[in-house]
Amino acid sequence: MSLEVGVISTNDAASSRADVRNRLLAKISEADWALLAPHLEMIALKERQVVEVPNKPIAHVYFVETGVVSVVAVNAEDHRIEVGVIGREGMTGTPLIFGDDRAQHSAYMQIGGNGRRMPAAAFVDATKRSPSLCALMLRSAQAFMIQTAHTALANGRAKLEARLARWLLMAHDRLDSDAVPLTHEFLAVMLGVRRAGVTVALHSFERRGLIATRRGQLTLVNRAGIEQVAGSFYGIPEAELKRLMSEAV
Amino acid sequence: MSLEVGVISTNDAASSRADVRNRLLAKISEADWALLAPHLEMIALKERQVVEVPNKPIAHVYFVETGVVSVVAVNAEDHRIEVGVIGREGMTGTPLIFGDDRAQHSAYMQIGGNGRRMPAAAFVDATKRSPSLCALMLRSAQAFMIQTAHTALANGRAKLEARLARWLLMAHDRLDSDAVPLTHEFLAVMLGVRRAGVTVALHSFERRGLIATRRGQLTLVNRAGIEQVAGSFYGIPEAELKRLMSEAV
DNA sequence: CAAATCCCGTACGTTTCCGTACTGAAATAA
DNA sequence: TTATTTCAGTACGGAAACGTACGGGATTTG
Repeated sequence: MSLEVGVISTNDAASSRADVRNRLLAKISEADWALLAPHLEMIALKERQVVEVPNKPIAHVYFVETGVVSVVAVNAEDHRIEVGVIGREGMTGTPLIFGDDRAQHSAYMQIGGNGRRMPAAAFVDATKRSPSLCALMLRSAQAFMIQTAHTALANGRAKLEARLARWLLMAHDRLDSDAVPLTHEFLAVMLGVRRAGVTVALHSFERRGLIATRRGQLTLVNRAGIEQVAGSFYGIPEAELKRLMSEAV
Repeated sequence: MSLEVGVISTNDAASSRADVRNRLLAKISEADWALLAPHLEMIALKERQVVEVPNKPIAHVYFVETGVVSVVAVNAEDHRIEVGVIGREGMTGTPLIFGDDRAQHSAYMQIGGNGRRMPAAAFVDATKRSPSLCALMLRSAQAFMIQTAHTALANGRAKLEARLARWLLMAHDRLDSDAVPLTHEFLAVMLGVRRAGVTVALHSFERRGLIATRRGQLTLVNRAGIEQVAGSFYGIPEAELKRLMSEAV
């Protein structure tokens, strides 16, 4: 049993910046890249792989390249709900940016993929050395905050179908294909609703020609139609992310 | 018509630190206080007074001393819901800490009071000069983030009564009295539910001896009982705030 | 290949909350 | 004081989603 399970390669000359698909890593300056690169390692991110555990120290920061992370808030009675997703546009470990060393929420790969990671301490050190790096990470954290706020809005005001559509769109934005490899059960957990409710809603989507389904997988067929179902519950965090990332130095 | 409506006094020798009731301002070092003090002014914060407007530049940072600010997310179809409250433990204008100049959400005084404010530019300047000040503000922002995440959880999983109880507790934490001067209508807007639903729920609380009600006001009578109704949907953000503020330098 | 498991479709009674709306009482304005 | 507005109490049918559960087909495991 190796601690290095999943590590594809450590970062060396062979792994050039041209290969970087994470948007944050792609955006930073050469100088900031030089600060991070020695600590980065490519890593496979298998579905259900745990990335952060509530109230536990954060070991690594993950820059997702493919796949989707679910960030799930949990309370004492084990009620849980997804408060945000992270894909190649972002990173895990935002509490580190705020000077905290612990995770508040549960975080795990909802859709498998791969990415790069680095030890938390090295990340914190780098942000302290480079104000420009720190600034970018703060913007990324803010984008995630906005996403969480709109999740709160959707949870409180949107119907199941709209929330489900919103989730599919957010996943689709972060995937390279139209296929979303997930069971109804996991969609239900994320949305905090019954599995059966998801099944019925997806069925309705399928009848309307919005998606196609297979066991353990669904495929977006008519994205515009899904956007219509989500209505205005989808879009603002995405627009804000774009703005924040384009404005950034 | 004066722009200075509401200003009680500018900060001068007469307004010493001993008078500061905002917990953030109370916590900062003498050096950081010296950085902020020249720009701070005491200000009355009347109920419904608007503090931030979505997509508009943030003019001032408000350090609340008494009263409660509601931060409300709004989307294109004008669906809205409260994503967090701010009282004497915090400040408005968190986007500034992240390097943004605009507000994402609507923010206004839900319960009137007073506080201190300073121009956004002066605040940003101060955080750039003082790493310790910046660090504290980041922790404050993180505490607010945690609150928003748990609002998302409550919105998705808790029943109306539990959410209402949670809100009353959060307000109570930020007030000096047991009286909460609010109409059912406003509680309903914040929770994103019907006004009539709030009326019925409050009625039930009253019958159980948890609160007393008057037109436009309710009074907490049995806080422990209300905590029981809120269950585990209340508490985590409060504990995390405490931890973050006690750990801070 | 058989057995066990996982996943999905479906169903039904029940709870929660909505949309709407009418009323009277309390507070405020004229 | 009177008129107006605001606020709270209540009601009713209906929609949405719940908890629960059963069965059958797909997939994985032994």
